[in-house]
Amino acid sequence: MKRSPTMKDVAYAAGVSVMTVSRAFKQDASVGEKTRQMIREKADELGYVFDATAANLRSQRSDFVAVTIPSLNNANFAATVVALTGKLSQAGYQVLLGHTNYDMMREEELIGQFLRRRPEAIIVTGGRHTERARQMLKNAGVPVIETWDIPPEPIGHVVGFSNADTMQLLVDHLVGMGRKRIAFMGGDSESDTRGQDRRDGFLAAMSGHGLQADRLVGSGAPQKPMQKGATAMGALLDQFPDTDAVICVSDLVGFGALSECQRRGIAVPDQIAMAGFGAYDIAEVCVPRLTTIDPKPTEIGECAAGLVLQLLSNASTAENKMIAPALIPAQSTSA
Amino acid sequence: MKRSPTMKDVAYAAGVSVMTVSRAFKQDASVGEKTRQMIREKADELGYVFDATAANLRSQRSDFVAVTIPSLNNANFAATVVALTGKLSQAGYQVLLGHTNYDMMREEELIGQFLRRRPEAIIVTGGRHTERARQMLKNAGVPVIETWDIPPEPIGHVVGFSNADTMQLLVDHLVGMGRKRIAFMGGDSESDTRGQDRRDGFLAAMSGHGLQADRLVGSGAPQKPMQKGATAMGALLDQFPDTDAVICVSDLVGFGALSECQRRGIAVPDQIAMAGFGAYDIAEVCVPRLTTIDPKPTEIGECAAGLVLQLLSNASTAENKMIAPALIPAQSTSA
DNA sequence: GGCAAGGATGTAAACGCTAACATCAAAGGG
DNA sequence: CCCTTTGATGTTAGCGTTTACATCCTTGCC
Repeated sequence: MKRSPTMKDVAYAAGVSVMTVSRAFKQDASVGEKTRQMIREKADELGYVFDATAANLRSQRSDFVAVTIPSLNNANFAATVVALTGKLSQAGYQVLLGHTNYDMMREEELIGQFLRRRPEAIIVTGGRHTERARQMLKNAGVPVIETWDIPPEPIGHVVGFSNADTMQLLVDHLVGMGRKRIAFMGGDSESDTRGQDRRDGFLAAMSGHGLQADRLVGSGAPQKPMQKGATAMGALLDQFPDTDAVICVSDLVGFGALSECQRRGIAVPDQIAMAGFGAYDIAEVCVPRLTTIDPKPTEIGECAAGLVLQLLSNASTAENKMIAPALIPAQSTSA
Repeated sequence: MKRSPTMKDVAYAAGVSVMTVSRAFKQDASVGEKTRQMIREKADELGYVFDATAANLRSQRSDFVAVTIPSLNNANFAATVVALTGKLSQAGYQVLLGHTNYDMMREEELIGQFLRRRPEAIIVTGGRHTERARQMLKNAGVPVIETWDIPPEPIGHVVGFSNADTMQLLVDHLVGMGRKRIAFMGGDSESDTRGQDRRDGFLAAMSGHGLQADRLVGSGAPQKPMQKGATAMGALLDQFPDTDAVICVSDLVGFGALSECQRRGIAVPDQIAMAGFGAYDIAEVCVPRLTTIDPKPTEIGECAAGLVLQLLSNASTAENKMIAPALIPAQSTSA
């Protein structure tokens, strides 16, 4: 396998200096238009491929933005990443994406590996990290953005919302529909901190209405949420048969619960109202349609990308962005 | 913002040469255990972070493996990527992931950008690419693996299965259950080549059984498949009311179709049998459970990673891996 | 005790590119 | 007509690491 050609080879073939070749491959450089064309042609002939590694080393700019999310297979995180990638790649950055599988140790490891690539900014999901991870992020010397949460002690910038406060919307809605014996499903997994926050918010909102909030049922780790939701619904019905509403930690768990109701012949919403979280596609399609909260994942991604670009352009400071999730009421909680 | 410390700084602080520091950060290098400890300590004190860019340039090894998938938000591609990432990161490689949004032009662009990072292997999804993309992959000088398909003209190695042939399993199953007026939903989108292959396979399988296969209904581009499935089911029922079975291009489309049946009071499977593709979680949870095909996405990822590691270790050639998808029969096609 | 073998460390150069500065020709202004 | 300005190109050095080789000090063996 022959060594791939370098700028030197292109320069020789084009009869110019290496520097001119370098300029021919930049956007704004001052090169004669004719020369540039000619160099590009020669480069194509030789099969030259620009070496970003060498360029990065010399210019001390990697054009990388590191992003970590808990799970690849999640429509919400995916939407955030899609928005991020779109906006950042337009600005010439490349996203270095990694998934932690909801594991803070894996996140720490991933951040360590990413830092070796000298990213120009780091976007992480959530506000809870290992102590070492926090240190690494703090010392990274580049903008750090925590998303999807309002961390108690932000490391750098934040684009997110309070998962806890948002539950107020759902509880208010259900109480407004006359429901009182409301259960919460999920939020028991150590690894899903957003789920925990939602459960905490549920407890607070219930207490605000003077309602008892002891109908809590776990749905386990965030993997296979639909299956877990179905199982959990069984447990809930066995334990608290007179429940008249269920708020689920996510739409996926909610759909599992919904299908278990269907299997058992329990009418939703007549007998039990059901609500989810996340505005996943399934909430819009299932029967009955699922009341949910839209956390605006695309907006999170766009705002985070905007913040990064702002912080990387003018060194001036930039504002955190608060996201305002919206209630989407549907059949599953009506009447 | 102060410049981040380099090996030189660590070397000075530790009273050794840069080379010794370099060796202290490698696994197998010959450094005194005491010296290594000491250097590591000094490095931590200084907040030294290894610079992979410089290392890559000098050693001409990037430790990157580039991977492109059509969509981030797809449980099957995600599972493949998770398997890939797991196996490759254990071997010390970092995955450079990009999504094409089912757009071959975007794929071409992405491959071009990835190549600048000098990945040591490239794994793409599917066997259809733009001519320029094919050229880039061929000339990349590194292993290329096409997954999820059996390309008519493979560029390098292949880990996949025939989407067309796999449809035989579903058609045989439905015919075995006594269904004859079988429709196919989806496969009309230019951008979803696997969907097209599945529809072609459906036509071939039907013809093999001597059955008419004119009940075709499109479900459009692969975005929002559930919603599209619901709409398409409406169209199908209007156009071919006497249909007794539907094979959907994916479980997600299938679930949309299923929910539309539920809305319209059409009994599945009594009146119409329904089958999907992909073995998504939802197929296992919905009511009735959806008959589907398991394309073994994790196996695809593991085999692809295995192939990459094999090709990168000993320069010997390695075998393509054929995946054998499996039928998972369920209620939606029984009786 | 001498000498080979091997482990630990050091020195110099290079990976492929770009920042910074220098050079040169053509153009423009008084 | 000379001097400044501008645009196009070249020269040099260096980004932070590792390769390749050299050196030195042990260690073990006859």
